[in-house]
Amino acid sequence: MTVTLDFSKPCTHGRKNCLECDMRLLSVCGALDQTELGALESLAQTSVFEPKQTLFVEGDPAESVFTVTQGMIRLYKLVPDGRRQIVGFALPGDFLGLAMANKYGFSAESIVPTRVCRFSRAAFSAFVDQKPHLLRRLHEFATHELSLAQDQMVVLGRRNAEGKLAAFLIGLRNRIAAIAGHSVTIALPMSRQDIADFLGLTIETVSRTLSSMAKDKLILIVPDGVRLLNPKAVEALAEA
Amino acid sequence: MTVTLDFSKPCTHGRKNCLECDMRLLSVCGALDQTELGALESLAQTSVFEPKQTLFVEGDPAESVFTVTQGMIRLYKLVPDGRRQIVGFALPGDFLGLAMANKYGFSAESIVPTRVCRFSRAAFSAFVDQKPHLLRRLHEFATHELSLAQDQMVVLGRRNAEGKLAAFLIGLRNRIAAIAGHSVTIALPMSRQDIADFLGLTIETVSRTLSSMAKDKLILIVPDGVRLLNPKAVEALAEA
DNA sequence: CGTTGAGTTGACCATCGTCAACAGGAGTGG
DNA sequence: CCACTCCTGTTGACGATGGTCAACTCAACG
Repeated sequence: MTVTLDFSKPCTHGRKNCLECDMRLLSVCGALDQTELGALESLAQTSVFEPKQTLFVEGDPAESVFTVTQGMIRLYKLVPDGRRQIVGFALPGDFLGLAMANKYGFSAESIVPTRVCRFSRAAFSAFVDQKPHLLRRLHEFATHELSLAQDQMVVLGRRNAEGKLAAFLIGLRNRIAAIAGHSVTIALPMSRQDIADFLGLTIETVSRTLSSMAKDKLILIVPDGVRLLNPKAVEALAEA
Repeated sequence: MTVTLDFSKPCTHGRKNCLECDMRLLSVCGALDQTELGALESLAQTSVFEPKQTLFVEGDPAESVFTVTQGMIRLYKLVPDGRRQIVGFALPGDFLGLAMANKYGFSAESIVPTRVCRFSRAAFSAFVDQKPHLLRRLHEFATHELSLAQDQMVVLGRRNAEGKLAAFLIGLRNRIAAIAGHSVTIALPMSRQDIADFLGLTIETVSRTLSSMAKDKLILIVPDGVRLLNPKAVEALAEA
């Protein structure tokens, strides 16, 4: 695993090359052989986004679907009163548009410099119709997302602030580890407001709780992230 | 739509007959033609459950998958300290085992007399491998579930007790309406504890909030359910 | 060097959880 | 038939967790 995740690195507009793509085996593309990959590549268009750019908005006609190859994206829903619930963070390897529905079910904004492979939904859908093993892969991704969503329901419904933060940190660490290998330092390119809107808290409670965990020597707060000083203890908090 | 939902009615052990099944078009079976339906029927085994029986437990080897044809099932996860988060209520037409993973991701218990079609996961998986349109249907069900889960994240993370109850009532009403047509009376066969564990509240808060909504003439509390006295107002609460 | 935005910390308060008492219905047994 | 228990649900009193409002620091940026 030579892949590294650097959320601060700007994206290069390099020509797409699916065969050499670092994320291929992690993404839905991993289901395809070399010939199929070539066919899919001809449908793909690389897009890069600066931080805080909108990929799409909830309710908009879903013209494109995406595979993330670099960066991080916040996926969120807004309540009429303006409050926001982040339903997930998309990392490299993740697929946006699993439902292939007519409208997007949430909004998506880049958090850091981000690169995606964009496909026309119609073309991608037609491609999938001819590749049952790709559909199976999409289904696996969808059920994995569903499982993560159900885990997050437990976090939102049955954990206090400290448990929420611990579960968030350990969950993010594990996802990053699956991409780039293990580390005790967890990059947090998203804002405190993003974390709060993911965990059903306020920015102040996130800040206070992280400070409290730092005071207890569980974590060390570093620029754009935290270091786990006592990983076992944080894991225990995340489980309990 | 002649289907009626009666959650108190005991289940008859009638021989399965997929062609005449009321739930066929609502369930994943709706993707199949008559010949395929016959093949699937030969894999199916009808099971009935009394209230409060366990279908399967989180973490158990997933030997079976299910289509619900009658009744209601609570799907839940337990946290080590014994607290419970209900991640969904399965109604007729719903499919359990979408992930077709080795282990169940949550536990399932019947709430009322319940009937399901049970399939061996291995046999069902092999059947799906030969029917891409059935896989597509399963994928649609999975992404629909994912969408419901994301809606529930908003409810859990960003709504107060009254908003949670309103969203729960309207969401359940809409699901029942899709099966059996519209009604202003919403059957609530699950206990207050179930509702609390679904909404991230306590039983007392559920009871108090329903009482308060009744005092405001929004709803009328009836045995095993509520009647919407002011549906528009409750819908507004559910949205806002 | 002033402005802006993110983050932290403190004081106070409201919502919801906890603990407790009570009501009503179902089931059981004398 | 009545007494008893058990279970679910309701209601009240109180308290804790986390939200609100506000002040402050600090880094980035013009």
